[in-house]
Amino acid sequence: MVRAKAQTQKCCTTNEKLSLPDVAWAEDLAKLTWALAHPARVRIVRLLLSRTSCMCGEIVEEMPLAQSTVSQHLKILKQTGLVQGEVDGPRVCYCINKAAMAKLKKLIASL
Amino acid sequence: MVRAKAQTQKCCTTNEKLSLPDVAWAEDLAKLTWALAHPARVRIVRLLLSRTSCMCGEIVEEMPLAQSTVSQHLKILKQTGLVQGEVDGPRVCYCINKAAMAKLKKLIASL
DNA sequence: CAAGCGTATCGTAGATCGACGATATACAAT
DNA sequence: ATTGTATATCGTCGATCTACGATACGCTTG
Repeated sequence: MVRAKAQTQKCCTTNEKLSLPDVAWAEDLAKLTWALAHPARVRIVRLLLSRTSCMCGEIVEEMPLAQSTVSQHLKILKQTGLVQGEVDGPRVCYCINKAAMAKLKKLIASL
Repeated sequence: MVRAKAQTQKCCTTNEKLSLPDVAWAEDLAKLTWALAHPARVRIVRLLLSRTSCMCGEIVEEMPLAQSTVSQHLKILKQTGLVQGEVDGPRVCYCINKAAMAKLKKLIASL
């Protein structure tokens, strides 16, 4: 997602430009917003928020997508930290990571 | 971005599932978050927020990207409505669309 | 009109996304 | 041990993203 390939063009030629914290901040926010940048993932997050927790199978039933596709979206949500999943016997129980959600909200609100 | 291809799997088999407003809501939010789903676009938005307005050339100078690439990112931001650009003689002056930003913040806050 | 500047668009190439079916894995129950 | 259920991963395919240079467009100035 982030290439960060070294460019020929100079950057930071003056103090006002591109302070490194800003770059990191931007990457942070971009990562979180990217997690929500697909309707299916937004819907999964909403579903989890409405239930405090949810079996994977229930999510699949709610979505007009194949099980493998839902699993992929869940993987992305886990990678970004917005969602946590814990194994419960043969099933997996997913829930929102409230800290990550709070971080997203904070970053957006401070825009 | 959204394919919405008809699936073989049934949806909305019960009342609780996938109410259409929710789907539209999810697509709305996904579209807005997708606009911010790249660090370069986050930085452009931050830059514009810090200045009330900005010439395109200034943006290009701040970013370690080619002019054409920045122009593409600006096009995406314009498409989603987060940013507006108006021609000012030979230049283009970009600014944040406050209404769209407010909508994004509201949607995220109401998650 | 010509030249120059600022911006947008085109064309292209490589990487990633998003979807699926098929298959592997992990656990529970028989 | 075998079977069945729930979930994750693999492999693949087409579409889209992201980057660039080259070029086209629009406006201003000489």
